[in-house]
Amino acid sequence: MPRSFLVKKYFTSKKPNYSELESQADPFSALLPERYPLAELPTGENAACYPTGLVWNVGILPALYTPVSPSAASPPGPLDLSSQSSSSSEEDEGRTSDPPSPEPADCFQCTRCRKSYSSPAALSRHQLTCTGAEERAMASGRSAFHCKHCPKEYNSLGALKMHIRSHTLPCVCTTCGKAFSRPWLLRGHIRTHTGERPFSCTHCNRAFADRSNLRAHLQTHSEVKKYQCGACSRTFSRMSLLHKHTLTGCISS
DNA sequence: CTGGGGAAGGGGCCC
DNA sequence: GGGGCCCCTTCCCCA
Repeated sequence: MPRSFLVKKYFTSKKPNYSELESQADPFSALLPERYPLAELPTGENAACYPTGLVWNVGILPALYTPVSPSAASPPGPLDLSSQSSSSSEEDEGRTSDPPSPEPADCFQCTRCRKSYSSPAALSRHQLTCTGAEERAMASGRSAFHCKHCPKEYNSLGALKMHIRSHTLPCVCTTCGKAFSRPWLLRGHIRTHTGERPFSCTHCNRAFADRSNLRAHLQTHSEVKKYQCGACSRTFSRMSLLHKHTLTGCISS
């Protein structure tokens, strides 16, 4: 899954170069016609609520499911999750209840979960968040848990709570104010301030602040690299290099 | 242009 | 259930 899917990146100091992505034809569009309509995610200060995926109380469903075009329900604007109100505490999250099965006369059916709706707009709104996972989870005896900040869904409340931390960012660096989802991420960040590098390479004594970066570094000492091109058998120390190679450099593909 | 380093994100697993 | 840790992945920057 591309990281562009993760809204958090928008307010970090480092920003991916999305202009490149946006300028390219999306190769997955044809394959995934029902992918999430990212451009229609709520992005303003009201982004704390993602309408159709965040219905915790079945009793308010009729009000929430009055026909509204997806674009009208998702005003454009920069996403500012840091401005979320206190009502978006982790206690708010819960089990998503999709709209109950509508009347038999409804003839607009979701191809994923087979729920029917009385209008194309209602179906379209439902499909903003429906991936069919809830139905699969229900069929397996478990329930689906949807994030209210993004279309992600999980099979356990614990997993959802863990994910929601990536939106609420409760761990704040006292030095620079940068916020992180987990304490150990913050600790890793603090090393960038202190210069601490607890992970040393046994080959060259070079030290790293991050174990994964040491692991990647160790690949540079390896005769046989971990990632191999299936077309030309050339090996690379990093998957990202292999990807770059297959996309642009491999003459055998 | 390529490869490597730095920083950061996520899910999964274990305690 | 929450915290900590591990592993993997991604992105940016630079030599």
